[in-house]
Amino acid sequence: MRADTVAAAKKSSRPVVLRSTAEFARHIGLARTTVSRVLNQQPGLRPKTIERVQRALAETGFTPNAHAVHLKGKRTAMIGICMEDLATPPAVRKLAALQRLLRSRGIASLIEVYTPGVGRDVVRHFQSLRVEAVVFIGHFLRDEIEARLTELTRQGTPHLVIDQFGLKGANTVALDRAAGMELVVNHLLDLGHRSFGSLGITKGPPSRIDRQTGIQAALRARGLDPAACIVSVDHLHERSNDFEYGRLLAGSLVGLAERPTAFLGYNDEIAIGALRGFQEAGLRVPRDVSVTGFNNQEICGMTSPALTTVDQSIEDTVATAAEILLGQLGAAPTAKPIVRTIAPALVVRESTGPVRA
Amino acid sequence: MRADTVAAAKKSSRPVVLRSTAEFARHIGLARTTVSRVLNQQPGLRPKTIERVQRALAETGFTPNAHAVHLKGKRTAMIGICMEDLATPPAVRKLAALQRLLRSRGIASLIEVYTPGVGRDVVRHFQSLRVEAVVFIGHFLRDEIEARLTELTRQGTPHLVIDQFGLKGANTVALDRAAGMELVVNHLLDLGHRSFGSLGITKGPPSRIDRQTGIQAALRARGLDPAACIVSVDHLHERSNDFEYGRLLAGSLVGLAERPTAFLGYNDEIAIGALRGFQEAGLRVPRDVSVTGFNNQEICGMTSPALTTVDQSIEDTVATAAEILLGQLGAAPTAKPIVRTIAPALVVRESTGPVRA
DNA sequence: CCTTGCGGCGGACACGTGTCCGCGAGAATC
DNA sequence: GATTCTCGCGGACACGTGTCCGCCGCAAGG
Repeated sequence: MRADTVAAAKKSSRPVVLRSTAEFARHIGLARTTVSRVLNQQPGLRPKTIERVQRALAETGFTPNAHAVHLKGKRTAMIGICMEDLATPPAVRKLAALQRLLRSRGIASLIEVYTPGVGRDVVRHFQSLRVEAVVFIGHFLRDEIEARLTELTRQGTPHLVIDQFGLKGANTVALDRAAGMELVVNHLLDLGHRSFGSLGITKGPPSRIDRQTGIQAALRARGLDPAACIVSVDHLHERSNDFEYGRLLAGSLVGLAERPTAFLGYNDEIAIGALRGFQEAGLRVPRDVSVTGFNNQEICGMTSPALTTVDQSIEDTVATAAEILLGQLGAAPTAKPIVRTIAPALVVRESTGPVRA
Repeated sequence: MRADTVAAAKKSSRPVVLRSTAEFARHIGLARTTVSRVLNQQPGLRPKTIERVQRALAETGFTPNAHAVHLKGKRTAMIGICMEDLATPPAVRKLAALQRLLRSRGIASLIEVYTPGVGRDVVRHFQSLRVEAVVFIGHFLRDEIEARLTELTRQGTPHLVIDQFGLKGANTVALDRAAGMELVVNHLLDLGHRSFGSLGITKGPPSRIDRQTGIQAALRARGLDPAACIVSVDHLHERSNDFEYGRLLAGSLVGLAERPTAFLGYNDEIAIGALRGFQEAGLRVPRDVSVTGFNNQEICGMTSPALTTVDQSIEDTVATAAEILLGQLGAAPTAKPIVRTIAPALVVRESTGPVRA
């Protein structure tokens, strides 16, 4: 009987699909329990038997059902990652680095984009899969995200928010964006600039507020009035965070009666778009105007002129995030939320220069 | 008794973690089967009871264990996606689009980076989770990937390869890269160019071979000898696909005795890097040399000069991919592999111009 | 030949769920 | 008040696995 099944399987070029340890064991003529022992490295088996099972495992490609295994109490070794989107390069870089780090620890990543509205379903799905933690990367609607965090905490699932600062009760790792903008503004002040144009930094969500805070702090520290020296036409064009928005803004800023001498970009894309916009209008950077970005993406070194910007230190962020996450996995839930701040660094290139006399 | 547990839970600010339908049912004073019926929308229940369960569901955040559910035979509604890396923007865009499309069909995406060597484990893990299909995005080692596909087929798991063309027995969706390069070369030939410089297209893996095929076809069609009119110094610098490699190449190409008049970029990054490199050397684009990219990333419209490149039509690719995938899910395995080719489009901008007389 | 021990067999249970089915309490109907 | 109907209860089974445990065939040692 057993010999028959083996022979039959070997003859047919398309062997039977094996979907359970029982089927697999029958296929190779052993008991289910014996196979299970090999899979779980239990002692008391002949080396010959172990090797026999393992070869068959490799040949057939059989894999034990993870769902059943987890049901028996083994850890799922999965975490859920909620992304604001997959279109923001720095966020994707964080995702990539985090995924790699967790992978090396044997943890798989379930990745979903958290769209406002269906976000609840996404987190519920993670919960139902009994992930060991949920990570949020990016910026989300405050109320919505806090509701998700409450749900997670109630079910005892650890969480971590990367990038978004100031959420109540949230474990957080975020760049100190205010400090980043302080660096930028101080650099420009040192170059003699006293009037600044906004490239998408006014009003809006926390990621912009943080930047404003930094700008204002830097100006006040030198005795300047933020309201008086910042100009914004951000509202003139439909808001987005891409190149084109920056280009349009530059177009609108060029003709201003009291045109600022330096322009502060919300991110590198907008700044690069503005670079193009200013050049299209016949201005030269940094001779006529200075422009700064934020994030220090690779492209910043390749534009003409190369872009002065703020580096995020993604490695630090992700390393810190992983440390927090791994620390939470086995342990009991922490009472106080863990909050870590990452220090930014100014990268001076060619797009900023002294004010022309 | 039952009233007690409810009251106790309501009193303590940290309610008990509910990890099974049984616990949840006890918590709200109902039978497990009743809760199960609500969850699975079975008839024969009073609206009042249904509402009572659903409110408790929302309040406690309880979620039935997906592993147990799948074990009972319900579909997992998950697919596995293997990425070559998360650093190639067009690949990430495909990932994002595909993930979104599948999400809207109720299918979750498990995403892993397939590093050569540990790739086997990744696919095995997908298999053990009984994903409904496995997708590969990017270019992989031929032998390794074909081994993975064989394993998948043997276990009856549908697959799809996006981007990599010509794998034996593989369901494939890929851009016709050869056709893309033909468009580029024809465009340059029309502008009078007869000598071409390689920016990272010589030798190497399939993604480069495809491009070479297209270039050679275009040249031969006009009676030119590819070997005679293509110059390459690709080997002079350590290979990578980023801006810096392009910049270095340009630096080495500038001083050539018989410097070509047009340069063909493997991708946009290398082309943009070359743009910068040529400009640093004092050349003007496109007056002195023409440069082309590949992929049509957003940045191409913002460089100075804006980059002539080939558009991938990612929407087409992903739509086709989703169509194939969704078609495979319920159905029986197809005998013949499905192969679809996506047509590229030339996008002419400012980085290409007529040869100077 | 009998004893001993090794190593594989196979039955049993639990994990959390969906589903079926018989039961019974309470309400509605006559 | 007796009958019928409604609807929730709770026992049972199966899904695939890990683990425990008693059993037994077989070979080695006395």
